[in-house]
Amino acid sequence: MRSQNAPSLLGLLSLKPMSGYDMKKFVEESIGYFWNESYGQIYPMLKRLSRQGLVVCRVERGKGKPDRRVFSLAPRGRKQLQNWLAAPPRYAPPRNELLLKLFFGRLAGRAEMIRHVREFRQHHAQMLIQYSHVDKWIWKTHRKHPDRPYWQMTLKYGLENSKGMVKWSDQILKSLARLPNRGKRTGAKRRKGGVR
Amino acid sequence: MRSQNAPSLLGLLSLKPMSGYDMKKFVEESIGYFWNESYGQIYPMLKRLSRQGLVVCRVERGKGKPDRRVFSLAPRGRKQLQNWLAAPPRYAPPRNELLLKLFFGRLAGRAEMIRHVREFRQHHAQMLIQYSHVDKWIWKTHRKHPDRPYWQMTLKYGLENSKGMVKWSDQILKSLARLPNRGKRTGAKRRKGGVR
DNA sequence: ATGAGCATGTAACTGGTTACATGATTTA
DNA sequence: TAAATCATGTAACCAGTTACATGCTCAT
Repeated sequence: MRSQNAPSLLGLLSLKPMSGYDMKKFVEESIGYFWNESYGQIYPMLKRLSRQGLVVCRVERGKGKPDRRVFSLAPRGRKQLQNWLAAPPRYAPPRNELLLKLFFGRLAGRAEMIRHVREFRQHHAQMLIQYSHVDKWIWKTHRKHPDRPYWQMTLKYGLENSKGMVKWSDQILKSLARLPNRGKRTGAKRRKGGVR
Repeated sequence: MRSQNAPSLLGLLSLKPMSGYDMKKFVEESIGYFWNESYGQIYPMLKRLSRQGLVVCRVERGKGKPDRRVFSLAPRGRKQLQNWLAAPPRYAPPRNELLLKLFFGRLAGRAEMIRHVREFRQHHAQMLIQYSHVDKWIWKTHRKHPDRPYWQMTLKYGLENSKGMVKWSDQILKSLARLPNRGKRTGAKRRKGGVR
């Protein structure tokens, strides 16, 4: 299966029939913390999946609103999805800008790094709260849904991750506090009077 | 600063003069757990940075070996790098295939998910060991290097992260063990005799 | 009236990988 | 003698984002 994002669309349709528009929204508000999709890929891919007979499309005439092209999973699509699910997941090549900045951090100065890490910490602290909300919400609204346990596993991932990240941030902020502002100056000449 | 990967190259040159080839190796064996570069970007970008006067190039005639074009950071490059370091890091849009598979996991069956998570756990357990080795090695070989603390902060990130991931894996494997093999069957008709 | 939401779609762009070409030298 | 290492580089490809066009309805 070429073109990376096909499986995610099939996956979404395995939950319920959706339009491209629905998919985008669903992704954003439920698995947005580990996945994303843009229209630029959704629509062309849906067309393609249709051609290949992996999904089927039915048009809902919109009264007043634009028409909706609602797709659902065809048997062949379901099989394809199952195959993909069983195949080992690939690691995305990692690219973490925060860490890159931190790695060369001395050059910018400690204060800048503190700012970055603080922001990072804040983000994950925020996420922690959100995760717990979502978890509660899932229990409430999908207690008996057979997919519920799987959904919560992914949630726990986010939780455990953010927990670790907050912990890390706290360690780092402590380390940074103990550091001289720019280590020993390398090559950079000391200026006369100015404070910059 | 356009073209994403320019800063990383400048960063590398802030440590010491390098050839494109050196950079690739350095990245692989030291910051590979959070960054990567391919020749397809390094070489064109170096040419460009030269043109812009951010780096300077000196050719080392190789006896027997091919020539080396060794680049070093020009003052303007250093300034540019510092600016970049001080700017807030951007989040990469997240895309985690393991989680995507897990989210739709029921469809493939519990056994498959267990396999995936086991592999994931193993990977991070492995990383944990590696991180501690690297940490020791840094202490030994760069005890007094002014960048050392920053390097170790990024290492700690990897460590904390992998720790969390192992913990998560263990939780998840327990949850999965408690799950029925495919939840309630949805739509799939029970076949007569076969075991598949 | 202004903007947000519904809904579909595409063209242009960007960032990045892969695979290859070259060719000498060292190692197994 | 086969393969890995050193070293530079490019062309073709791929995945993915952004920005835009269209146009109706509903709430503010």
